[in-house]
Amino acid sequence: MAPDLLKVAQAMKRTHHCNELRPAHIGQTVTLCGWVHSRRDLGGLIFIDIRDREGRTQTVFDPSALAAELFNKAASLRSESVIRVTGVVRQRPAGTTNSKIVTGEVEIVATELEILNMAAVLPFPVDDPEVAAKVNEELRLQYRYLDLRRPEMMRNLRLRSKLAIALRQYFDDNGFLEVETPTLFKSTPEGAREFIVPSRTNPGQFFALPQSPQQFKQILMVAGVERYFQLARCYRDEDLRADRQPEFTQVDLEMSFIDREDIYNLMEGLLKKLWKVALDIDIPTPFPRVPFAEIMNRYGIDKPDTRFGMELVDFTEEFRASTFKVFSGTIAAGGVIKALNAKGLACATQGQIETMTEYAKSFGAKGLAFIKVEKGEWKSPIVKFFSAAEKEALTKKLAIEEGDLILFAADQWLNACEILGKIRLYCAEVLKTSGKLTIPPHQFNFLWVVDFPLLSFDKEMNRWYSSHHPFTSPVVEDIPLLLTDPKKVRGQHYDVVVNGVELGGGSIRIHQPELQKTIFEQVLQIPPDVTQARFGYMLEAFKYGAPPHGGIALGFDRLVAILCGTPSIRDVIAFPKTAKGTCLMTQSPANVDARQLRDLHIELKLAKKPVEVEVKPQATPPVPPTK
RNA sequence: GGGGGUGUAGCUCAAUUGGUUAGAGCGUUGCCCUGUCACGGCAAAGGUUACGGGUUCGAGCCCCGCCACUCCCGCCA
Repeated sequence: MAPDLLKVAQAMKRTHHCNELRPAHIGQTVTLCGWVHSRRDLGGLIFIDIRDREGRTQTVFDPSALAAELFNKAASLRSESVIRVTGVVRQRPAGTTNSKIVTGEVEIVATELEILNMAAVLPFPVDDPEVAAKVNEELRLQYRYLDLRRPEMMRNLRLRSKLAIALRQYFDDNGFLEVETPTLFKSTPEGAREFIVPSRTNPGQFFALPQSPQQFKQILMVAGVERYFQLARCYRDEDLRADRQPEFTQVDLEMSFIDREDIYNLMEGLLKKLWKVALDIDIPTPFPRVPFAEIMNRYGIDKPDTRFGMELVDFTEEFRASTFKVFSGTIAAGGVIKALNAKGLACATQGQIETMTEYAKSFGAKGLAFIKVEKGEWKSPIVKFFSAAEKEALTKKLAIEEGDLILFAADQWLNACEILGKIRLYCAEVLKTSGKLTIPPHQFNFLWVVDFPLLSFDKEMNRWYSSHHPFTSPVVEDIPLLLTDPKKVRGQHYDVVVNGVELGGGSIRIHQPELQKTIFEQVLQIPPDVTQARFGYMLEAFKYGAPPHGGIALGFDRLVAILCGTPSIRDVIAFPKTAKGTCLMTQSPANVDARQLRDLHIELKLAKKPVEVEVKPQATPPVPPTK
C-alpha cells in the first residue's frame, strides 16, 4: 500500500474505545468511532455522547473553536448515526462531571467530525434501557440489530462468547478433541419430530437434521477418539417454549473407559469454572446424587427446584384403614396418599383453591383435597372423616402451624407424585408473588438425578420403550431383569439439574453389540429389519471393538440464560425464532419457486392455499418534511 | 392439537356503564437557548383503535371469525 494511503487508513481508525479515557489522557488528541447515543443541543454548544460496544464518552462541539460547517454537521446528527470524532481530551469543568459513566471525568473537545452513516429515525428507542426493555418483543425481533445494540443484550452475547471459550479451554485441558459432526443426517423417527431435508441428487430421499450428535459421538468412541466434545447445533421440530427453540446449541461430549462418577466429576469441574467465570461464584461440589424414586417422592418432578422446601410427604400407611373412603379406597387399589404443606397459604381464596383443583385435574387428578389452618381450626370438607390419630400424624409429619394450607393427592404412586409436584410449584409461585417466599437471586442448587428407570410402558401400544434412548446401558446388576421384570431395570442415565431447570443429561452407553441387539429386538420389540435399516451401521461399528463409553449433553442456551439471569433463551440467542418457529427479521420460512421444487421432485398438496407472505409495512415513522 | 394473556400515534401507555372531535409522556419536525448528560422553553405534525363481519340511534369497549406476538398443557427417545 502506498504510504499516503496507509496514512489515510490509519487516520480512519479509532485510537481508543469509548470506555477508556480517563484524566490520565488529558491533553491527548484521540479518535473515537461509534454511534450517536444522545445529542444535547444547547444552541451555542452541542454535546454528543458517542457509544461503542465498550462504553460511552461525551464529546463537545464548541463553535468558538470550530468551523461553522462542522458545527452545523454536529447539529444535524440523528440518534444512532455512525460517526468518527477526533479531538483533545480535557478535564470537565468543576461540577459537570458525570459519575454514572466511567469516562465521566473527561470529555473530548471535537476538532473533526465525520458522519460515516446517518441513521433513519428509529422504530423504537435503544438509548433508554427502561423503555427499551419494555418494547414489544415482536418489534425487537424484527429489528434485532437494533435490539442487540442495547447494552443488556450485548452483555448477554459477550457472556455467551466468554463461556464458550472457557469451556473449550476446559475440555482442551482435560484431553478432549473438538470434532464436528454432520448436520445432514439420517431420519431416526424414534425421538423428537425432525426437520427433513430433501436430497436433489437422490430423488425421493431425505436427510434429517440431527436432534443430537448421539450416534456420531458413539461411533467416534469406536474410532478411538477417547474424549470428544462439540458445541453442537441441534434441531427439533416440536412446539416452542421460553426455554425451547427449534435450533439450539448443546455442549456435547463423550468419553471412553469411564464410569458415571467420571462424568459427574468432569461436569462439576466444568460448571464450577463457568460459574466462577460468569458470576465469580464458587459453587460447592460434589453435587448431591439422588435416585429418581426419591426425587419423585420428595418433589414430584424429575427436575426439582430445591431452593424451597414444601416437600411431599407420604401418608399411605396412616390412611390405609381410614374411614375416609376416597383415601382408603385408593390405597386398597394399590395407590398412595401424598400431602404437602404450603406454608402460610391458608389465605388462599376459594378461587385460588378452585384454580389449583382445576390445574390438578388437568394433570389427571380426580380432585384436590385440602385443609386450611386458620384461627386454630382446620377448615376442610374432609377433616370430619379423620380420626384423632390421623390428625396427629398429619400435624407431626407436616409440621402444621397456623396459616398453613395442606394439599392431598390420592392416586397411583407416580401420578400422585406428579400431580402434587405441579401443585407444589404453583403454590411456590403464589407465595413468591405475595412476598411470603423469597429466593436470593444468586442461590444455585445443583443436583444429579440418577437411577432412572431404563424403560417405560406404553399402555396404548402395549409395549416397552426407552425412557431416554435405546443406547442407554442398564445398571449392570439389573441386566438379568431385562426380560423378566423390565419395570425394575435402572438405567445408567443421569440428569444434572439446577433450580428446577434440567441443564442436561446423559448416560453410560451399551458397548456390547449383543446386549444392544437384545434391547432392540427382545425388549423394545423392534423388528430386526427395522433395527437393521435404522441402526445397522451402528451395530456393525460396534462389532469391531467398541470401548465402554458414556457422555452427556448440556443445553448451552439454558446455561447461558441462567447465568445471564433471564427467563427466556431468546435473550441469549442472537437471532431466535418466534413461538411459531418463524424469523421475523428475515421473514422465514418462505415460499420457494416452482423450479426449486421441481429440482427436488417435490409437489405441494396443501389443504389450504399457501399463505402469501404478507409484506409487513415497516414500522417507520413518518418521513419528516425536508427543510 | 388444547387453554390463558396481549394488540389504541414511531415507542410506552390512558380512555368511567357502549356516548362530544380517541388523550398523555417520550420520540419526530420547526423556532429559541454556551455546561448539558432523562438538557430546557415555545409551537406543530402524527390514529383504518391488528384485520374481517355482526349487534346498536351510537362500538376502542359487546358478539362471531381471523391474524400476529406471548405463557402454559400435550409434545420434546
